[in-house]
Amino acid sequence: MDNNLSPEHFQLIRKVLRETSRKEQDRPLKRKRRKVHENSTKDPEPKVTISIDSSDSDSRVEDKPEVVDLQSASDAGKEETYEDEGSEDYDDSDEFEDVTEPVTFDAAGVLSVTIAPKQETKKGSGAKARNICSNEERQRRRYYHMAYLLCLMVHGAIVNDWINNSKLLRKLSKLIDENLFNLLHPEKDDQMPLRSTRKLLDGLKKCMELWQKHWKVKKRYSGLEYYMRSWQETDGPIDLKKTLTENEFVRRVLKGHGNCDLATQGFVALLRSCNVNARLVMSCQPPDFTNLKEQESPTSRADTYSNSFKYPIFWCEVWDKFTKKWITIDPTNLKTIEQVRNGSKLEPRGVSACRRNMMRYVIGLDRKNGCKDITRRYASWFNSKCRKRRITNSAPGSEWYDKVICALHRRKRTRIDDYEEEYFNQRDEDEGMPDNLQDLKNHPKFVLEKDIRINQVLKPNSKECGYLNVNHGRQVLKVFDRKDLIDLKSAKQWYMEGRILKVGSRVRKTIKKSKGRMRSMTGIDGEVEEERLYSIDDTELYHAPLASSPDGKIEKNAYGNIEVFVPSMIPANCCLIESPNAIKAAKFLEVEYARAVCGFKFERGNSSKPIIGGVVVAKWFVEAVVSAIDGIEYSLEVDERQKQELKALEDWNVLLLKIRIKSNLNATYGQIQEHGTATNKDDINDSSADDSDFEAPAGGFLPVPNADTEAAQPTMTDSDEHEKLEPQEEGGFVVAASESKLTSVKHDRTEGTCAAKSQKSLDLDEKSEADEETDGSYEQFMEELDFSDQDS
DNA sequence: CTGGAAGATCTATCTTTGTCCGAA
DNA sequence: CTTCGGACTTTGATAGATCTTCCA
Repeated sequence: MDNNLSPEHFQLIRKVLRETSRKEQDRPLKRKRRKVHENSTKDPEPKVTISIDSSDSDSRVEDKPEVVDLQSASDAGKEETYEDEGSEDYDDSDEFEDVTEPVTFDAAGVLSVTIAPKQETKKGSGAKARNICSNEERQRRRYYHMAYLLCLMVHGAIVNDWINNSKLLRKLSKLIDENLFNLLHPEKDDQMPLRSTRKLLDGLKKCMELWQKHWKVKKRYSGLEYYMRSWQETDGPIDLKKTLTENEFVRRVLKGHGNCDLATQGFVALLRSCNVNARLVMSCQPPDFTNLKEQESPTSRADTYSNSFKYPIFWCEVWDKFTKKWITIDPTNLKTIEQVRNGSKLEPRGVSACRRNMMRYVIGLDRKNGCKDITRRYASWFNSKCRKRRITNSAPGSEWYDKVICALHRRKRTRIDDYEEEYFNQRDEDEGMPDNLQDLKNHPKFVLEKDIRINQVLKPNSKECGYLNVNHGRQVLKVFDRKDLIDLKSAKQWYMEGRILKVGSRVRKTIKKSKGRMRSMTGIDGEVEEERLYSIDDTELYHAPLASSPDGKIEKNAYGNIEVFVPSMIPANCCLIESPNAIKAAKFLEVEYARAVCGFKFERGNSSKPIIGGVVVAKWFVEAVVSAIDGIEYSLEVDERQKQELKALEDWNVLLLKIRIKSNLNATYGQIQEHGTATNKDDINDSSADDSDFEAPAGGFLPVPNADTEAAQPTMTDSDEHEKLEPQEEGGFVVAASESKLTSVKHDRTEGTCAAKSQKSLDLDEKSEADEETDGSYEQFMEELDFSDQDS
């Protein structure tokens, strides 16, 4: 009954939470001018929540808490086993420490997360406000987007699992009569394969009609459901009254009650019930992280219901084995069947429709629990427009998304995947060149001549692959294929990657580069240096000179180090040992070694420091050095333990010393406390036998070698100090004060002014030595004794 | 309504081997 | 005396991204 989501899902959620919590702290705003948030004076603790609910909850968006709610499939007894990559999240793991927000699982397997509200920001003094959120908010939105997307995808996978419910499929299969079944499974027509496809399409159409009769759409949507929310709408709390369970899902599908989404999911179940390879397709609509507006403009709220929900979130795909293509069916919303070639009817068009339904992540969930991103099929301008709005627009985001897809994809690769991939590649080819400047910026396939970077150059003889008219046809810009671009680097930059120039390599480009800053700051600025750039083809892998054979001497640079920026820079017969103690170990063994510079640290002015990542030693010394490191680490550990023991003994010493001094005083001058009198005067006299060992003028402590004293002492606590104690027979306590001092104190005591003066005379450093039995020969600390508590 | 030009503003990148002084 | 380690100080130019405003 466990909800076995991959840990990285939760890490992500924690990250979002952490990001939000970080916002609560006060921090300087980077942007000076910001728009005041109108709602800043409302509820001091509004909750922010993502609601992913499988039921058609009637929650309205406004004024609801923000909660992530994942209804797991666990209540149906099905195990959700998502693959765990085991690898680290793309972000540093320490990012996830000290998470304080509540992330709780209740017994029913519902994960609920409460995200603290984002901080409202004050308006700057500037008269003109920029409607852009801060950088922190930008990051928060990114994480929020990811968490939201993750929840949606997991939700899709769970619903897809429900669709495979055997009871549901058994009952639905009765709706399909034999004729219809045969239509859905046509014979292969060798002469005219299209005829088979035709039959299949007919069958699907009939299924759709049948389903429309079966299904009574009670209401379309009561809230925003799975449609995209604006950032303002994610602030408000969302009430989650109902959560759908698998049983409830099955019941509703069989009854034919529910909204469009449920109807489509039911339709997929219907097709699967007669063994059609049908996919549930879901277009995930997390809030748009590329929308950086602090506030939505008021006009954008004026979207009509029909426009907002015109295009579906869920639809269906059926595999046509004759044409080797997926057929798209939207049985409830647009009620269409299509074979997507260059554009789909399901792709939202128009500004108002895109406000609530921005096609970015379309995932296909098949009957074998496969999960694929099939956005390519439906987005006609995937490379130029859609790509920019996806979290995959950055490398870490892309990595994360791949991991999520991979975790949800729980089947082996099939031929169908190959065909689909081929189709997607073809679509990429066919997409063509964008017809405006904006879409050509950062386009994965095309590049404008003016957008070629300073360290890039076109391949020789490469021709432009198209033209772009700008300025109403008054100007024509050349467009090149990105494949024809070559990245260039200077010799030094190549060296940092472990590559050196080949003999006879030629300069591809020469750029002007202002000289180092340090020099320009001293006054000789304006000097420019030429930087020669080379392509990767003009370089080869750097092979460091080998260590000399018997003694293992390694060639070092002017600073006595060896540069190991990449692993390939280690000499072939050497090894890099990455340990902070490696240098010590190599020194100790007196073998040849070189400190390895793995990079540089830039901070504080213009200074940079090399980062020593360990030592490089010849391979035949590695074993010795590693064991020496082990030894060093072990001895460090021992030292650490000894230090702890010493500290403990010292603490005991202080305690005992205080006790003994007190009892000695009590014995010598009588009990001060009202409840007793001094005893054991004889013992005290005995204990002063060893005072010759001490130089301290006023007293000291000699640890007791006898075992029974050690047994007796550890039960004491500070509170015991005020009790009358038995001085130890062999105790090492010595009042090392001179006789005269003691007598003078005694004298005072007899006159009845005990406390103040006697303390003064004893308010001296006490020295004691360690017991040989406990551990080694170390010097005891000097401790100033404080007797003030004995005044009482 | 869309897209381009120009300007404003912000962010990311590139940089690529210190010195002084006190404690141990 | 040497050695070790922490404090010191808080760069700065520039390319590129992304926003706004205005206009066609």
